[in-house]
Amino acid sequence: MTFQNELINWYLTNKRDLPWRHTNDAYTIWLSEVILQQTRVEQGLPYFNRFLENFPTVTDFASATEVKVLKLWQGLGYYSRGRNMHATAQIVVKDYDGIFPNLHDELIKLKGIGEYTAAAISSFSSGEARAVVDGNVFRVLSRFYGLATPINSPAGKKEFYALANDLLYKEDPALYNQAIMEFGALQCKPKSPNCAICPLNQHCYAFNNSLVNVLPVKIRKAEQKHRYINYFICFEEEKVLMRERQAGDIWQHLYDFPSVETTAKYEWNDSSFIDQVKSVFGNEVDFSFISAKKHVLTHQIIHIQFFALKNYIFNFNKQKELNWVSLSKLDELPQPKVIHDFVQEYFYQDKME
DNA sequence: AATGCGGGGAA
DNA sequence: TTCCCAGCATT
Repeated sequence: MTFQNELINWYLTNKRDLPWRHTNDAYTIWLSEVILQQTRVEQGLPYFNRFLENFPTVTDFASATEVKVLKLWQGLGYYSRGRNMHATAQIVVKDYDGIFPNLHDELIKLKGIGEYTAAAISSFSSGEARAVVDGNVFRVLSRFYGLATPINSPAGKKEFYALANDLLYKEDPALYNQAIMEFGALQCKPKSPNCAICPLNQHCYAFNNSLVNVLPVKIRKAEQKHRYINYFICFEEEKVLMRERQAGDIWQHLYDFPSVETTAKYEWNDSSFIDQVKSVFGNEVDFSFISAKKHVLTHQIIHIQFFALKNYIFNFNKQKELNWVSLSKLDELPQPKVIHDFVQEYFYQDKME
């Protein structure tokens, strides 16, 4: 039996029942595919249902506010995906009469849709013969064919795309694309796959050469940077001073608190730290330590300290990103997970008990 | 070509 | 706790 037929047979027996597999509507598939970029099915599923419920059509999505979109996205990470979806929804309404494109060459022009997503949406919604190449496909092909070219190098990308398109089952591209990705997700897993029960093990290069734990090869990523962010909580008359994060850094357009970033970790009573805080909030400033948290992103390790702040001076005219927010409205704002966790614990826990 | 961008599950 | 995962946009 061919590689393709083995995969499809395996898929028909082992596939998960997922909602976006019951439709060929390009809008619905776009929702699922963007949500699932860098995201596990189990984590993305509730978000997919929530988005479809709130925005049944692309027109509904386009007319929403960005705050609402980001609020629905809260906790899913990589927030530019949500912002790009919003922009794309508005372009589809404006330039495509609200009909979501279902062909690769149109899809690839839209924000947040790259080679993988354009191939996925076009093959699933229109049956176009485009091979998907995601992390699962890289892994399956690398192991089965014994390809050691780094998958995150330009040469690797070219090589794997060429092979994937050669292998594409032209009679049913959608079925084959689903099959190879599901196979990678469930059977040919990144860590300790159960190769003994794999229907492809007989001809699998990695299995036969004990390279399952070596392939696929990836170029090592850069070291993570350490950052030290000190947040200052201003709470007056049931209102909290929130900051909308700006372009050029993490968590763009999400909300956190006024902060002072330092180049090293300081205790609250370190004189150098006190001087830095005074230079920002004035010499009469009074602050007290609340808690500390380490938050790890892919490229950054953020050492966070929270302080309660009194007797501070702000130049609100120069800092438009600062806003007083009623405690009752606070949860309507999109917040990074670490901030949302703090808010729940610090402001809401007592009231919930 | 290299870097930035979250959060969660497995080891 | 540490390690691993990986599509798209920007520079």
